[in-house]
Amino acid sequence: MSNKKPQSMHDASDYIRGQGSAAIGARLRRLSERIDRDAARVYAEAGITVELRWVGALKVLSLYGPLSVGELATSLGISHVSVSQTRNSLEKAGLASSIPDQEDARSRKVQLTAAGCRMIKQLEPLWKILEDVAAELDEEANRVVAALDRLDAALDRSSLHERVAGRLKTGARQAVAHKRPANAGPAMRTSVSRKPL
Amino acid sequence: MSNKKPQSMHDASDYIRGQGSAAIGARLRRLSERIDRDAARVYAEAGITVELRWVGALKVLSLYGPLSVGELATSLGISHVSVSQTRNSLEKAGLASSIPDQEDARSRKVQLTAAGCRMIKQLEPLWKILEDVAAELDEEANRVVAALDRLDAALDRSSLHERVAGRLKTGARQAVAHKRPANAGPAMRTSVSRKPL
DNA sequence: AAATAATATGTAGGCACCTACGGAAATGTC
DNA sequence: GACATTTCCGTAGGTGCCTACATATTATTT
Repeated sequence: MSNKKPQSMHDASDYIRGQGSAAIGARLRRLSERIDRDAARVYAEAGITVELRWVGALKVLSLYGPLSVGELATSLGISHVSVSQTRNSLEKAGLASSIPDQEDARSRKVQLTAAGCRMIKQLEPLWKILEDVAAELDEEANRVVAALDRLDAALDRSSLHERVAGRLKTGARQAVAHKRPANAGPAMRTSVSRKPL
Repeated sequence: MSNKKPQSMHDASDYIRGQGSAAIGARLRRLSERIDRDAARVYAEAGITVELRWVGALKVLSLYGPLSVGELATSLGISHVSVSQTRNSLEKAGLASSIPDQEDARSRKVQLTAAGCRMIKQLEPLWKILEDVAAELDEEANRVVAALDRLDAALDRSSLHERVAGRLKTGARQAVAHKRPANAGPAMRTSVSRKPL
């Protein structure tokens, strides 16, 4: 194994940070969690007890009224299982309730309770501020959201898995033959340093 | 509560997707998990048993040799607790071992085992392919990584929490006075639809 | 009408990260 | 040297998502 230990860990930090696109999965995750932490802190300091996963569900239910687990999952972009778990959590908190769907016995309609509606009233001013800040960040980052849209579209066209599979199918020899810059790094899920040394 | 139920859920899906910057936290998370799922699938189909969280650690250890938990945490941009958990997982798998640091009795140095080094040899061709694909995606998304860098820099300058706190400090009246477009949406952690209806 | 396939949602367990806390060792201050 | 503070890493518990599997209901096919 290579043992070219840097004289200080500053090089390791910079090196990993230099992975660029190779660490995109980890980059996305770190940012996501960074923002989540801050958002959670905002809610906590506002004295509002809210799980972050509630926010999307609360908003969609307040906009559209009772929805099934599947409908919530679709509009939130997560699995029905996650919605089911969120539903349970919301119900335990008294913010939502669910009733059987009269048109389909397999389905349950999730709806806000009065307490849920009151919490939303409480949250709305904070949401306005958060969304103002988000727009500010997007502008400072020179349209990061548009970039995310483009990445989503690229993955819609052809997933990471499909792209890799295509390369493997054309032969390992061809893949090896690709010339990479000397600073080529690890795979998608490599981490990127966020803590200065 | 508003009960303007769309005639079909197609509107709800599009509406949430239209949150733009307001749902950036959730956007980042969805993409992150989307890429992770694909990466995991790639490894699985290659017949390599690897937890995604191992990848960064494996690479850094192979590049720099034994590192302490704290050093790994810094270079991977995650907490020492996560590293500790990953270390345990790696050790259970026989890919890493840890020894006391002779210069600091509080510290443990994590190092690759022979089996760990062999696994890395196995992984390297796949990593090359994954990083080629990542570069392709970055190009198709017109420099999404640069955009993520810019967002990181913006948050480094002033965190989400700080920005919100600043607005709250200047007064709730001022915050309420902000004019928002009619399609103003929920806070950062709102979800975005990824599943077509 | 009966058989088969698809759909809706729940349960169980897992992944990858986190905060809070705690004990031991190292470092800093007086 | 004594004491205070900081650092290192582990434990415990939690968050928010997932896959695999299962059961009941509905839709489609035979």
